[in-house]
Amino acid sequence: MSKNKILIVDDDDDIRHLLKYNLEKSGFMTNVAANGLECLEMVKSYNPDLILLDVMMPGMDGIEVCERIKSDPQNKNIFICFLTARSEDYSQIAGLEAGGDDYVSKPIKPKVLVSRINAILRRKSNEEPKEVKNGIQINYEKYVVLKNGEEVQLPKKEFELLSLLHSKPNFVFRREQILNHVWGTDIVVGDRTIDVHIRKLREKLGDHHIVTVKGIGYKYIT
Amino acid sequence: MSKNKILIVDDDDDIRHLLKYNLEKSGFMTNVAANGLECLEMVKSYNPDLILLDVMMPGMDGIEVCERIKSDPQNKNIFICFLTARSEDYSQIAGLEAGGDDYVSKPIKPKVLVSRINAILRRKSNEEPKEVKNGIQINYEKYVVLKNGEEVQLPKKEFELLSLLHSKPNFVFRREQILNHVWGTDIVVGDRTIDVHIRKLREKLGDHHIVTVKGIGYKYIT
DNA sequence: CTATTTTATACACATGTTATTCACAATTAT
DNA sequence: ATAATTGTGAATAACATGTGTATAAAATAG
Repeated sequence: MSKNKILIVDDDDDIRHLLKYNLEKSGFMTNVAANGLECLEMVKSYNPDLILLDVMMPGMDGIEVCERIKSDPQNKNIFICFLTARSEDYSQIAGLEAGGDDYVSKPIKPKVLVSRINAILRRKSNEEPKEVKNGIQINYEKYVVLKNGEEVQLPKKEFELLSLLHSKPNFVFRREQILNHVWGTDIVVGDRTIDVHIRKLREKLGDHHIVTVKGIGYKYIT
Repeated sequence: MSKNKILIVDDDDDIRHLLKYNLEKSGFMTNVAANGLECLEMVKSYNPDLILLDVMMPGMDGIEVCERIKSDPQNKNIFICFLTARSEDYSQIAGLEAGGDDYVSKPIKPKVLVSRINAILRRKSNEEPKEVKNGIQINYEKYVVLKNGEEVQLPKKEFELLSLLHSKPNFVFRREQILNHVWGTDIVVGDRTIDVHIRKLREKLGDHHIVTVKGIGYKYIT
């Protein structure tokens, strides 16, 4: 997980700025394009990891832009996430989505977008190196965890918590960071909540995967 | 599912524009021709996936255009969908239809047309890999589901819901995605609607095919 | 066109699961 | 030892999904 460059493509100035602001605040590198052509150029020059692509744009629409990008095998590991308005027809996107991409509906809630992006990038990083970290493998599409090849269904919060720790093995996440990522910044939960979820994970996966770092937080070890 | 280029052939300006407008809004790439000859040229230069072909045209009529196109084996996987007026004679079309194509009657309702086109294209993409997933096979032509070889008739919504889940086995579809794909974006249905349809499917196909992922959605498992 | 049947949706409530809290026990650092 | 921090068991709240039944809407038959 080295860079995570995101290209934002939308004809609406406000949306571009809104997204750029929020994504950069969340630690992503971004760049913008206002239409399909600019997008295609940017793909070459900027080489993004993920493109947020408005479907409805004057000139070339998002679907077509996507097709053009995907038609070049060089771009096969650029992920495309469509931005769609409520009223649009999903039939086309459905097919593309089956190819591994995703979409978010407008109006865009920055929080939802960021977590969706994280999910996509995690999925991506999970794709190439089918590396198993210490007997635990996470499958984001199936939404299951593989423990020595055996599928374990985890509830949402536990899954997200494990995803976070697992995404950066041996890195100590501070409790505050965990709260922000899994619960969000404005939600207030009690002091013991994280611990309880950690306990559940340990019960289901075994004690030796997650290590407590007293005074700081937790880490997933390999 | 890479392109989905549609060629619209009709001598009536208004109809051409109406169709072009609606199909592009639905995310298809389109091109138009005003008569049989133009159509034949377009087939070569534009190489459409599907042709919407008016039957009644001055000069060469749709039937003849169709025959000429089909006589070239290169065009064997171009689908042709006739546009027919109520009063026309269906006997000739009927014969062609048996060859794999379809027709819609005028006056054309854009929604009906789009869904018909999607069905045709799905049929097309489904033609080659007649794969059976976990004892359940979907036949889009007959609009029927085969459960261990036995035909099960599903109502429309159930069929579409199953199609979606079945299209990507083991992939968890979020409730939001299911709603968008099966119901469309502008339709508002109650919270329990998806569940009820899932229940029906489970009743008819058995419990073990569709798995609930709490807090996220559903997946079809193999 | 109307009646009848089928399909789709709504809704209230049952059920089961997940998330959270809390009091207190255990652990660790200083 | 003592204070700070984390682990634990059990209770409960919050929530999501399943289910029975009613009703609406659509399709089909007469």
